[in-house]
Formats: sequence, C-alpha cells, structure tokens
Amino acid sequence: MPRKVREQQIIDVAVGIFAKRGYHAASVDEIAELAGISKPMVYLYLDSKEGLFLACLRREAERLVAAFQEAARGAGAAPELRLYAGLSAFFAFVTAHRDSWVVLHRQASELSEAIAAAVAEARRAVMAEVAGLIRDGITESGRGARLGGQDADFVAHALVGAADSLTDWMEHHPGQSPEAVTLRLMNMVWVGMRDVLDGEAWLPEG
Amino acid sequence: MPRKVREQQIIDVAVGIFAKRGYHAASVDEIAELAGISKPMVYLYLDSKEGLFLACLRREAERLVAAFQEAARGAGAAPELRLYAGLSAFFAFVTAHRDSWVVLHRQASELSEAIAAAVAEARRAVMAEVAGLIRDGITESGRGARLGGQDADFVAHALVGAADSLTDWMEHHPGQSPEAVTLRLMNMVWVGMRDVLDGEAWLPEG
Amino acid sequence: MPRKVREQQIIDVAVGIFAKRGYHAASVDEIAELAGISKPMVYLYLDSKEGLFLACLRREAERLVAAFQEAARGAGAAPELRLYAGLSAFFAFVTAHRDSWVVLHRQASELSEAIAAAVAEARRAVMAEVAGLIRDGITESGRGARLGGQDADFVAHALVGAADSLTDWMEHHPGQSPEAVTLRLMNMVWVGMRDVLDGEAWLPEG
Amino acid sequence: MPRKVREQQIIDVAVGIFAKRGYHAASVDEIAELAGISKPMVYLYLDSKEGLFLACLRREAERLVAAFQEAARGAGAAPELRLYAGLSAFFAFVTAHRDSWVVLHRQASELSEAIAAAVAEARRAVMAEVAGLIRDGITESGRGARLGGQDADFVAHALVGAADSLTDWMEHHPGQSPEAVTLRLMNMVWVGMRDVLDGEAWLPEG
DNA sequence: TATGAATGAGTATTCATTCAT
DNA sequence: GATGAATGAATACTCATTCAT
Repeated sequence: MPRKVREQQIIDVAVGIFAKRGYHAASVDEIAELAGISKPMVYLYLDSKEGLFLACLRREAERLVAAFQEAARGAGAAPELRLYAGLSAFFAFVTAHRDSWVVLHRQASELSEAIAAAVAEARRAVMAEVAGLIRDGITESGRGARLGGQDADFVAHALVGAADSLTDWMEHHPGQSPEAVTLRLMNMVWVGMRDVLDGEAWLPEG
Repeated sequence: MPRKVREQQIIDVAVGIFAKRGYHAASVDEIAELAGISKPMVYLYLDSKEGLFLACLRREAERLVAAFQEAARGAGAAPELRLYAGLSAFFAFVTAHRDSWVVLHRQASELSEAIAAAVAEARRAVMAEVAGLIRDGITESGRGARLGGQDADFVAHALVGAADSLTDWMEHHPGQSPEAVTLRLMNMVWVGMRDVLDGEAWLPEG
Repeated sequence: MPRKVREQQIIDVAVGIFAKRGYHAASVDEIAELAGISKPMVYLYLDSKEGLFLACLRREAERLVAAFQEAARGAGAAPELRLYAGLSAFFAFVTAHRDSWVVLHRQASELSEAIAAAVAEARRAVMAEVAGLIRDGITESGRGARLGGQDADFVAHALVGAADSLTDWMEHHPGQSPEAVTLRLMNMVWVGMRDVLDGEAWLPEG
Repeated sequence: MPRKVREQQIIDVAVGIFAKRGYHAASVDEIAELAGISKPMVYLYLDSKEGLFLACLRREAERLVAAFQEAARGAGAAPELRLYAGLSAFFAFVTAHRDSWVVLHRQASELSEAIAAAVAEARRAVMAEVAGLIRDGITESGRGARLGGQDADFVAHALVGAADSLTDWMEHHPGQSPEAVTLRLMNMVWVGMRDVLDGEAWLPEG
C-alpha cells in the first residue's frame, strides 16, 4: 500500500479520535489500532503524536478554507455574493464534517507552540479571506472613504466569531438549514455595516 | 489560616496555571507549590483535579456574568443602553482578566461530562442575559411583530460569538480601548438588526 | 469523659471497621469520625494505627479465651465435658461476635512483626487451653502410656483448625445451632482419639 | 522473550512477594524490579495489581488442587486410600511451596470482591474433592443409611480446617514428615468417623 | 516494510502522622 | 483535654516513544 494512502487513512482515523476524545485523552495506541496498523508505523509516517495532530489540523483547515474559497470564487464578481457563497459553504462544511470542525475549533489551547501556531495560521487564513471580501465590498460601494484597513478586519473578526458561535446554535436547532442561517447572518451584518457606513450611527445617548 | 481564604488562594493560582498550560498539562503539583501549600491540602479542599478546575470555572463564570449584569442593570431602562453597558463590561473584564477568559473559553473540550456541563451552563447564562436584552429591545421598538423567540437567540449567539472573537482581535490591536470596540460592535449589530426589522432585507440577488 | 471509657469506645468502633475493611483499607480518619472524636485523640490514646489494631486484637482475644475458659471451668471435673463446654462457648462466641472473629482470624498476614506476634500469642493461648484439656482427658482415661506431650498438641491443632473451618461452614448453614456443631465435632474427634488410643489403628493398607 | 514465559516469571516473583509482604504492602514496583522487567510490562500482561494477584491465586490454587487430585486418582479404588494419598500430597505440597500456601491461605480478607471470590472458589474446589471422597467412603462402607449429604460436607470442613491448622503445626515441628502427619490425621478423623457411623456416640453426659 | 516487546518519565491520589492553638 | 490545619512519603497506573527482529 503506497505511503500517501496509508498516511491519509491514519489521518482519517485520527481526526475522528481527536474529535471524540480531545488531544490529550486520545491515545496513539487507539489510533493505530483503529487504523489497522502498528504503532511504530504511525511514528514512521507522522513522526510523533504532535506531528499526527498537526497533519490532521492542516488537512482539515485546508479543506475548510478551500471550500470557502471555491464557493466564493464561483459566485461571480459582487463581493457580497462571494461572501454569501463563502459563508454558505462554511456552514455546509461544518454541518457535514463535525469532526473536522471540532478538531479545528476546540483544541486550540493547552497545546504546544507548534500546534497553537498552526491553529492561529488557519484562523488567520480564514480571516484574511473574509476581510478581503469585506474590504472589496466597502471599496466597491464607494463608502470606503472614512475607513482604514482595520475596519474590515474588525468586521471580519466579528463575522467569523458570529459564524463559529452560530455553528453551536445550529446544533441545537436542527430544523435550520445552513442556507437559512447564512442568509440571516448576512442580513444582520451586511445591512448593519452598510448603514453604518452610510452614517447611520448608534450612540449610547440613543 | 482559615479554610475559605486558603481555598480562594488556591483557586487564584489554579486559574493562572490552567490558563497558561491547559487542563491536562497543568499539574496539581505545580499548583500546590505555587500556592505555597502541600498537595494533600488541595485535595482536602477541592477534592480532585476536576473539582479544582470546576471551582475555577464556576468562580470565573460567576464573576464575568456578574460584571455583565451589574453594568446592564445600572444602565437605566433602555434595553439598547443596557446591552451596550453589558458588552462594555464584558470587554473590560476580559481585558483585565485574560486568565479567567482563557479558562472559560478555551477548555471546553476533551474534559469530563461535569466540566463540559459547567462550561455549557456558563455560556447559557450569558446567552440568556443577552438574548433577554435583545428581546426587550425588539419588543420596545415595536418591531417585534414578525419575530419569534428564536430570533433573539440567533442574534444573541451571533453577538456573543462576535464578542468572543473580538476579544482575540483586541489582543492584536492594543491601541483599541474596550469602549471603542463595544461601540463599534453595537453599531454593527444593533443598526443591522434594527434595519432588518424595518424590512430592509438583503437577498442573494442583491 | 474518663480516658478508659473513651479508649473502649474507640476500640469498639475500630473492631467494626477493621472487620469490615481489613487492616490496610481501614482508615484512621473513618474510625475517628465514627467514634465521634478527633484524630489526634486517637493517636494520644492508642499511639498509632498499629497500636490501635493491637488493642483490638488483644481485647477480642482475651474475650474469646475468657469465654472458653469460663465455660470449661464451670463444667465440672471431667476433661471431656470441659472441652465440650469450651468448644460450645467458642462457637457461641464467634456466632455472636462475628467482627471479633474476623479481626482475630483473618488479619494475621501482611502485618507487622508486633501484630503477627499478638495473633500468634492469641492462638497459642487457645491451643494451650485446648491441649491441656486433651492431655487431662488422655491421662485420666489411663490411655496415656503410649503418648508424649506432642500428641495432645497435635490433636489440639487439628481440633482448633477444624473449629475455625466449621465457623465458616456454620455461616452457610444457618439452621445449625452452635450446640449441634459442637456435639458433632466432639463426636468425631473424641471418639476417634479414644479409639486410636485404644489401639484401633488405621493404616494405608486398610 | 515470548509473552507466556514472561508472564510466568512475573507470577513466580509475585507469589514470593505477596507471600512475604501481603497484598497491600507488596508494591508492583518491587515485583517488577525483582522480575527484571519494567512496570508497564506487568500492567500490559496482568492488567492491574489485582489482576496480578488473581493470576497468582489461580495458578497456585490450580497446582494445589491438581496435586491433590493426581495423588488421589493414582491411589486405586478405595476411597480411604485416595483420601490418604490426597492429604499426603497436600502436606507435601504446602511443605514444598510455603509461598503458594501463604498466598492461598492468608490473603482472603480485606481484598476486593473478585479476589475474595477466587479464594472462595479455590477452597470450594478443595472441599468438594474431599467431601466426595468422604461420601464415597461412607457409601462404600455401607454405613451411609443414617447420613444426609450435609454430613460429608461437615466432615470435609473439619478435615480441611484441621489440615490447614496442622500446616502451621508442622512449621514448628520440623522433625515431623508430611507422611507422618497425614497418617495421624487420617487415624483421628477416619477412625472417629467410622466409629460414629457405627453408633458409638459421645454425649455430654458421658 | 512491519511489529511484538519493552521502558522512562510522569501524574493523580491517599494516608498515617504531627503541629499550633 | 481537644482540634483544625497541615504534610512527607508512597503507590497504582498511563503513555509517548523506541529497539530488536
């Protein structure tokens, strides 16, 4: 069996176990056994438990970002439609691949530098993508005059954080389709942003 | 030294260590040593590593929720001002107590039933608070006709997720005061929500 | 409360706990709590866990031996009747005081020199008593010519071992009264011994 | 080194340590070290301290029962000769393998359910064997009329208890060969039983 | 390539025992 | 006389990792 295939098989199993048990509670023993392979092979291919987890992280992050980008790029020129398509792909992905999501989202802390860095990098990639779309949207709408680059970043963080949190929300509202969630989120954020840019400010005084 | 005082000292230290190392990597040995106490005392007072972590979780969650509620309640009658005050208190709290935040936010997975339940409960309490304010705001504005209870929940999840994520953003933009962040988030969400309620919909077609 | 009384109270509780949990699994904490006293008091009165156990051992051994002796002495002059009465008292005692018996009989090993010595001493006292009666019986019957002192000891060991074992047997045959068991054991041993002394030998050849 | 061999080595060592120190005082560390193996191997092969002890218990019980049965079966048809041969083998075994005997005989209490069950089972097996021979002896002698099944059990308990106790006695009388002890015990019990069955009763009145 | 056998290092937890008051 | 507070020391158990084959 070719090396690359074996490696992917191991990663497949590992993602499941890491999602179910968490990084620490997962044991290399269990992963090897479920992958139908001996432990030394796992070490030969992936180097260490950390290497194995990193491989999982990278593959799943890549898949998630790819899903987002592909959808966004296939959605024509309008930035808001691209954002919409990307978000839609995101919700579809996390719905379909819970394990990937759990590994990406819930294991960030208490891990080594290397892992924390990989997680941060994955998140940064998503943020950049989203912020880019937002920036484009602002520019295109001709409303960008008053805004520096920081604003798109701010909105991107808010939006991605909202999306993360709504992923949990979806779990408790199974009737809601990913599409419906996407649409509602777009409405809330995009309209808000647009109006704010139009000068419709909210101030504590009301 | 009286028991209650010692207990708080231990929890103080433990929050720091758990935040720095994560639940699994943290060792009871280290916590005891840093607290200037012997390990058996830790076990006598907090029962187990899990009990210790739960105590940390509960105390910090209580403090965070209390900060939010106190601020919100002291801010008059208008729901939007109360929400604003609450968010403001939230950002101030997580800025001032990074460790508390890390313990609350980043340790949810791979832990025992009991711990997961405590984390979920803490998050639920925050959500309920926020959703209540949003619901009040909708009702008071007279725009509630078209909305069921689920909508406030949806917005609350989006808002809380955005706030979580912006906490990370703040870390990389130290110039931004918690107040400024709060104001921008309010603008984005509140204005967006208000306008959506007013019928200003966004649809994929543009 | 006078010291002696307290001491006995502690020993009462300790016998129960040691019987229920065994020496090692029993914790001084539990004993102190059940005795309604603080741990340092237990140490003040009994010195150590081992001291406490020794005190239990000695008191219960004394009681058991006393029960046997008293019964034997109250039973007239005939050695066989005295033996019968003693055995009868023994079975009555272990039936009535299971905890004492368990502590005396089942904790002999894995303990310190001192404890092992105390157990051995208790057993030795019982053996001496029994062997004495047997020796008297042999002498009186005029059959002692062919026997040295070792024989009485041998029979005593066999008899006491049989009694120990029958204590377990009684537990699974609750219908059997201590008196009935005593009588059957006497018949088996006494008749056998008497006939053997009369020359009725058994040899492998049949 | 093949697994099965290692396992037996570990058990060999463990029997010695458990006999010397008792279950609780024995440490897995010490056993591993004496076996010239690392602790994780002990756990891999035997699962837990309890598992290790159970393995010792089962192996030694099996050996003892096997020694008894083999001797009894090789001794022809007469039940009394088979009993004699079995007892003889028993005394030879406990003389030759003191450690096995200590582990089997002195660790029954304060241990877990599982261990207590194993000990009880071992004793039950011995009892059944002995009781069977006694029952055969009674039947064959044509004296069984007046006896129910319980009597053989009663005699078996007495006999096994006597044998246990005489094992201790032998330790203090090194001059006595196992054969001599066996013969004396047979005489005492068998003759007594036979005569009792013949109607030669003993009653308290004399 | 593949693995059965092996381990060093570390962790949570418990308990008998003793001060300081 | 009495106790709440405190601890040193020990132990079962686990796991990532590697070697010999």
